[in-house]
Amino acid sequence: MSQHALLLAGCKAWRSLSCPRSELRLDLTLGCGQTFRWRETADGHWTGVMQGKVWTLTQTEDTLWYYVYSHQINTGTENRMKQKVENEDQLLGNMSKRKIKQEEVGLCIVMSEPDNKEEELLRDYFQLGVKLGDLYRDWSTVDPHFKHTANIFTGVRLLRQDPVECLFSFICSSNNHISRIQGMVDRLCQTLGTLLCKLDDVAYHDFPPLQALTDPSVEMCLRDLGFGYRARFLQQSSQIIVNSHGPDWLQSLRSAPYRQARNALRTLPGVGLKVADCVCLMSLDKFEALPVDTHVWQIAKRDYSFAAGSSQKTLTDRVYKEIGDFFRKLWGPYAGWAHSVLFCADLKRFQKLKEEIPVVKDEKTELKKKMKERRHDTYEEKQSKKGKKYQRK
DNA sequence: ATAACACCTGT
DNA sequence: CAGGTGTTA
Repeated sequence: MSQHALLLAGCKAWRSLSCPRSELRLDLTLGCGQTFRWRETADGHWTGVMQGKVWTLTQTEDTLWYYVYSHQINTGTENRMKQKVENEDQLLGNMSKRKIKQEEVGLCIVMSEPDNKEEELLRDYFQLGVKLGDLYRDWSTVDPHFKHTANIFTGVRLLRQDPVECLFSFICSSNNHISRIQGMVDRLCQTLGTLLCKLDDVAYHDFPPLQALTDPSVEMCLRDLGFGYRARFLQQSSQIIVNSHGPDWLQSLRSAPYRQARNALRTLPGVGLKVADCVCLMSLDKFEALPVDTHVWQIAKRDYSFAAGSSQKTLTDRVYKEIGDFFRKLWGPYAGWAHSVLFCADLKRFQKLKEEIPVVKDEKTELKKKMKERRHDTYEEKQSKKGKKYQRK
């Protein structure tokens, strides 16, 4: 019997909240590279760590189901390796039909007490207060290309992630692709994070606290784990935050204006424009932040006839700014959210979703024509038109 | 201010 | 050659 919870297995400990698939698609939202902590552990079932708890999530047409595993709180740092070994022993014991005791560390047996706090955590994490359907409708009226891809890629929403996890994960992202970043973040948590529980031989660790990364020995440790030159960035950045700003500094940037927060992040080693924008958008509530990488650059050129800087070989700061401004003008204050939809739709792993509805050549050229005609028709202008309507009453 | 180049590692 | 940053012309 699987230790990972399965909805179809009829376990009563599942809880749910109302949430249509049009507002949230777990596969797209958790697999598009904004978080590196979730895995599809069974068909449509996603297991990961959030807010110091291990969760399994799945969904039906109008419902989001969640299961929270209980675990022993374990704050010690020095005994972790020892515990890890003990846990392996326990698991072996488990497999040889030894009776599992509830108090054994690292095994998930008892459900936590039901309460609505966990639902609140989920609502906050998925930002369910943001009405994605309304946003899709707005973006579709100003952007025919968005409208086209939005038909297939519904429910792509931004997570409200922990700023520490977000920052240190994205420092790892330079010159890198999603699957390798996942592996690196995995090893980081496994080595320096608290063990929360173990399911089917898979260990789930919390993301390490800032204080676990500040020691100078961390750099060599991470180099051994295959972090390369990024190892120093992680150690240095954590040290600067703790020593010069204070442990709550990152969190406090949530109440700072976008540009101010981004500039603050940029002072950290390993944090350039792109990483800073990722952290702003994905953990600091800055929804106009729009991370531009070579991939987004390709999208701008291919789907929006974006010409500026096309002679450049690399993505310069100038082109970075222009692409961001272009999309912010087109999509408005939630431009970062719209960007993530197109980014997701362009990932190789999701290309098969498009196969059902092949785009004929005529339709493609038709779309481009529309784009050119409406080049001036931006989000802002659309909003002001709406305003006029209201004024007339 | 703007644009190449080294940096780690995997593919 | 990569979903990038820091350094240096």
